[in-house]
Amino acid sequence: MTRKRFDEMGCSVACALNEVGDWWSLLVVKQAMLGTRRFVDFQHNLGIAKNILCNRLTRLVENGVMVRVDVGEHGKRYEYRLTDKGRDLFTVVTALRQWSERWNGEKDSMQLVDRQTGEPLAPVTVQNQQGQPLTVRDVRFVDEDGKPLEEAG
Amino acid sequence: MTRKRFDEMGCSVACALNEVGDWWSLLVVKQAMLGTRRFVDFQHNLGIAKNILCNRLTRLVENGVMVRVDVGEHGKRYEYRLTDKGRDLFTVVTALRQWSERWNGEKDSMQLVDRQTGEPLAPVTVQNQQGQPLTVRDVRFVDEDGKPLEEAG
DNA sequence: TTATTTGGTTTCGTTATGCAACCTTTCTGG
DNA sequence: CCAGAAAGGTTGCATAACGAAACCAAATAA
Repeated sequence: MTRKRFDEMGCSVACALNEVGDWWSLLVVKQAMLGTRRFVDFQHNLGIAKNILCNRLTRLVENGVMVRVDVGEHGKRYEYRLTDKGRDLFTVVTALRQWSERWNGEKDSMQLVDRQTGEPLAPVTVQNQQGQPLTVRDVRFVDEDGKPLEEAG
Repeated sequence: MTRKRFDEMGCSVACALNEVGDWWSLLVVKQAMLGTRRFVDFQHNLGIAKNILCNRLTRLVENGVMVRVDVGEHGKRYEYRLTDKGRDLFTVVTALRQWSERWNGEKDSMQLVDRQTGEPLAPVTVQNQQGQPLTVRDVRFVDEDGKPLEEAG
């Protein structure tokens, strides 16, 4: 009995979770955003078992989130770097971080600031075309024809 | 050997993943945002096994993401509803959905639109205080004293 | 030459997941 | 009243994923 495949559910969220929805993948991506590139550094910074890390990196590379670069120097042979697709997860990781800080308190000594101004970031929000923030109650779920979905069938 | 605990890593992202980082939790939350409230509806809409669903709902309630409400009518006895904390995951779910659509194409026939205007939502972005979008390269990671973190130790 | 670092793979025990069967309480139809 | 049926679970079992530690191969450093 293999794990349920999420990429065949006809749901974008499910499809995303199929790629980065396990316990470790987003943490590896987050660590890569902090600048980590080498296998051993991921291992030490995250405290992850080597076989699991190996598996995750391989899957992230397969899914186009990271690339494995051969750097033939000093016995460091490979680097794992984020692709554009991987860097684009910045929004997701930041939203997750802020959510956790709002509801569970700051667990990090680390802060993110605008490199230009040094100011902390604004909270990530869903916005309409005019830039006004929207909650889940301010949106409607419609099908391709614009008809509202009958909810919770 | 129990699963690695993420809430003791001193990382907000890890802490968030500890609550909603497994394969199913965010899908349950997303489904709740679509209006699903009853056990059987989650089961049918998600195609999840009953014991897993039971486990996930219990954990989501324990973590304050959902509440179990006793509605004593028609043999439907309970409803599972999002709390404010759960609704606040809208940003995360939407960012994840948009990321998947950008990089894997539309897997959903469903669209989200502004309830007021009927227009599709803007892409979720990380922004600075002035509302300008920032990529991961536009930010710096600093400790509590504002000193830049030496990356990838 | 020996030791060390890097990046793995293997082994093995534990945990999680998926499916099906069963259980209990509350309706509903006759 | 009695036989179903639905809601919301629980249990058992088989398979898959995970975690820790041991082992391994290539390259480098001492």
